[in-house]
Amino acid sequence: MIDPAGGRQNLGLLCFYPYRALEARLLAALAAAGFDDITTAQGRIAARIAPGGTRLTALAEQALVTKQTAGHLVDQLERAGYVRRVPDPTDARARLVQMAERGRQVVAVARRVEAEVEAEWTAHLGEEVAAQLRAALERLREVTDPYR
Amino acid sequence: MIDPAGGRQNLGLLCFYPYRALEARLLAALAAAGFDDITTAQGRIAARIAPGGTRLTALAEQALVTKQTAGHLVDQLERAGYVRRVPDPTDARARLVQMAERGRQVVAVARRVEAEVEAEWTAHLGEEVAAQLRAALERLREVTDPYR
DNA sequence: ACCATTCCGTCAGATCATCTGACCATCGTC
DNA sequence: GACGATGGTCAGATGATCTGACGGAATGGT
Repeated sequence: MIDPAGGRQNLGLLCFYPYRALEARLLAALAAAGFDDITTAQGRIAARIAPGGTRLTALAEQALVTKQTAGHLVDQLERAGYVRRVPDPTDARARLVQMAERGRQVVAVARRVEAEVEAEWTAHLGEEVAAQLRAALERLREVTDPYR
Repeated sequence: MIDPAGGRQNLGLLCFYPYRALEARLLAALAAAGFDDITTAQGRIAARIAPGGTRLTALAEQALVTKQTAGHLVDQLERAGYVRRVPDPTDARARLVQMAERGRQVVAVARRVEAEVEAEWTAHLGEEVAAQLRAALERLREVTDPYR
């Protein structure tokens, strides 16, 4: 976070640039495709919905926000028709957040853009370095992502 | 942003985990050191203050927020004694945001934590892979950071 | 020199994101 | 069946961010 201009930038900040670039690209592409009412916060929650649906609490944990915040964002996503809540058959307290049709359309666009961006990055780095980068990041995730 | 659980995660999202982990560590360490009134948004602005001071507009550009937002955050940092604004001798319209004494103390703590975290990551990955990771991220920055 | 244009920063107001604290219903266990 | 843990919501507060409008200062062309 704190790292003024100086030769060697810290690894964490270096990781931030690609992420931010991807997020900006995604948001722009989605807006261009007519999904112009999505915010980054909503996206970060939506990105964690598993195929069969995911509990609100699980979404909150993975996104590192409180369940209130997650609930708030899911409310918006639901009102906009991207997701729906269905009762969890295994637990009457819980509900599963699932992608609705409109949500699935968004995912399709997002996937395409992600592949596009990744192809650009690979072109810039070269196949080998890109593969090394992916491998290193995957290993780093073991110690930086508490919700694997 | 959109990338539900599935084998291969996209590179951008993989980049996010280390960044988030670092930011959390920094915030916790600063709070423990008595700087418990700093927010991540303030940190992201403060991180871009160059040694001699930086203009508000430049801070806003680099952090990818509007100058209004940057101004708001600098207001808070100034009120809390972390930074100060001085006239820019080369342009009467502009002012330079500089680190104040309290800000420099924060930077010192932050630097220490960053080094600590980076050492942990390097221990997990091994020297060679860590070096590859850094090199790849630095090259990736060429195409993902508009304000180098 | 003068004017138009551009740039730096602020003010005002709105909206979105996020948190803490309190609360209820249900689950699982002893 | 009573009790602590878990899933989720309600209410209220604060923080971060945006758009739009503006005033003062620099800059470049005529």
